[in-house]
Amino acid sequence: MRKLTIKEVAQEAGVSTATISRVLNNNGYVNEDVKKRVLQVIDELNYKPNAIARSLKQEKSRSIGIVLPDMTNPYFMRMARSIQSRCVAEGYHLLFVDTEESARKEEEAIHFLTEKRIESLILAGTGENLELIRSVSRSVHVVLVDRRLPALKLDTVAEDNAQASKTAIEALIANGHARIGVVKGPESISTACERLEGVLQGLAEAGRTLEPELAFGGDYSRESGIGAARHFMEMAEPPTAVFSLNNEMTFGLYLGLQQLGIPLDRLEVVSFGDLEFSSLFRHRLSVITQDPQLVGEEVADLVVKKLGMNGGAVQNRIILPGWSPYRKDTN
Amino acid sequence: MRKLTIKEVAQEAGVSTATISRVLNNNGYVNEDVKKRVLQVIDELNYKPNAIARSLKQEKSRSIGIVLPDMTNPYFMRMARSIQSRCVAEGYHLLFVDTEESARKEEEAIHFLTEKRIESLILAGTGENLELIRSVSRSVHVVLVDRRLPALKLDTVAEDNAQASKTAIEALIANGHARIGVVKGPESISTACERLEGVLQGLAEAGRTLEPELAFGGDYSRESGIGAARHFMEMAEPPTAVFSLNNEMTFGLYLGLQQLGIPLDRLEVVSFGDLEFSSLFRHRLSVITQDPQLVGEEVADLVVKKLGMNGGAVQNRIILPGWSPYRKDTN
DNA sequence: TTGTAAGCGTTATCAT
DNA sequence: ATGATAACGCTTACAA
Repeated sequence: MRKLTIKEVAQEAGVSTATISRVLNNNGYVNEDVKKRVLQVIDELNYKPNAIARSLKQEKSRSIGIVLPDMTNPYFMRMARSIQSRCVAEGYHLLFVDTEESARKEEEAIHFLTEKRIESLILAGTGENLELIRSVSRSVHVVLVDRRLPALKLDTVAEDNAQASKTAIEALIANGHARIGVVKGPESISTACERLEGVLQGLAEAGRTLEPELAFGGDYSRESGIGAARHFMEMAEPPTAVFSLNNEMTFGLYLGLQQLGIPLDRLEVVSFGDLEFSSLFRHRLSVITQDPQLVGEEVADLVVKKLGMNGGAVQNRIILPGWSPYRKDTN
Repeated sequence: MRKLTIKEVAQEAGVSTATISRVLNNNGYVNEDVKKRVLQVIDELNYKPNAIARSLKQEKSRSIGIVLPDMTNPYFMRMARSIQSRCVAEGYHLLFVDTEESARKEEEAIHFLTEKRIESLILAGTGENLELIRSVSRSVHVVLVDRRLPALKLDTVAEDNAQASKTAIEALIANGHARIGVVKGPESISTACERLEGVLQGLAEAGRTLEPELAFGGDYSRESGIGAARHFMEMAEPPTAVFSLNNEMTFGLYLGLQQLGIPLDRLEVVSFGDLEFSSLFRHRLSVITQDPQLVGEEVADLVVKKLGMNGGAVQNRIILPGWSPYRKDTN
């Protein structure tokens, strides 16, 4: 079924296309009666303006790209939902791409979005594609979210990872743990680095260091959490506490313990990032809580503002994570 | 920074825009040397073709709309990821909208997507907007997913909800439960109806009926699961088993028990739809497992095929859910 | 093998 | 207050 165009509506209503356009966009002068008739014809014919043609003419896509590493992760999707709701209210729409932590997919995504002429790019990146991102940032407004790219001087909304991690380590030390395992993340991702930095600081201030065997190199995936469980629990002297640098790995850690037949409360655990189930079950699990909705609101705010003002100084917004220790009286 | 157009590239390369276009699209004849030079110029200038203009000219948006009720729900997002991956491979991209179960947002979304000239609409609907959807389906290929719209004769990929529910009830009956509570979903959503239907069948075949007080009217939200816990546990004679018709409500059910200070294994529970944590903790919880990835693949398959063939008979694909009973030896 | 030019469906400028 | 018409950036007959 061929789509109607403005021309046919004009013909049917007995006016010019210009008038239809004016009615559609509510601008310019147009007689009330004419307007009424035009609206009626539009309704009768069930005409829908072609947003593609409009975008081309106006040289405005009214679209915003958002590139995320994992769209099955509720953290990112809560963030995305809060961004989407604000952007839609402002007349923009989001083009989502899930990179599944792949630098190649990220690169493809950015090219694709550039061709779609996005007016703004929201990126929680893999840490790669630095040159590409720099180059893109010259023609479209880029906001980094969650993960920084310190090499790049771009608007950023992120959490204070180091501080929160330091607090977590201090708590574990205060609870008397001599051997604390750490499940690290990929070195290319800023949050992983900052979280590790916080760990090292916390240990240093207690006059300690991070023994290499107590630092497991994970990659933010569930599988690497399972690997960490195996690594730690097969040691001659396993740690008594573990700090997992993201929630997926925490989940994996517990899965790993279960596979090994080890009670889940054998370890005291701190997780950077909440798990859906943690409100239900707390096996000596404390959580650094994040606020994806707030992060999303800040991002949307930044985007909408910059889109309106057309530029401005680089902004850096920092969200403070929360701390939710397990309660010893429940499980 | 003004964006480059094909004209400037043509000028720089000393050829016509047509030639550039031919190089870009790899069609028509073009001299190897010329091609090489053009590609070099494109690279040097960092030219990116304008996808909006291309879409307008070709009268093809190469975009597919997908309307989901909850983009923070891993079930839908796993499905979405699997659809996206296939569609991107075929040169299409997805326009996501999250309706948050709101019929009004669904309506807005469909209008918006129509204006964007999507070539296909994938919809897990609220059950409302029937006329709108019928009307849209006359100009764009619609695939319903997860939730049917029996009034509409559209391609559908859904699960066999009734059968799976019946099996679940039979299992509970076999386990000796005399009083089985059911947490229902909204009547406007087909899955909720079909699941309830299965329950009634299962009971009927055992010569039983569903007592009104044992049927709690939920709305697929976590909150309504909490409400169900309260409702059931405050009864003079609470049920000994509960069948929750979706996963969010199951989660809420447990949260409710916890709030009431009732041990989570007081009830035997069956959940339609898995919970992230169920691989870790099983408090007498059996699960009807779904396969969002498979559902997504079927959807993508249908979409890609119909897009290629331009029509064809209405298809109905049914996915069989799995059954994962709790193991009595573990928790 | 390459170039010319029409046109995709709008909006916006300029007349009237 | 309304209408002609020239773009927007690309693709594609058709011509050369």
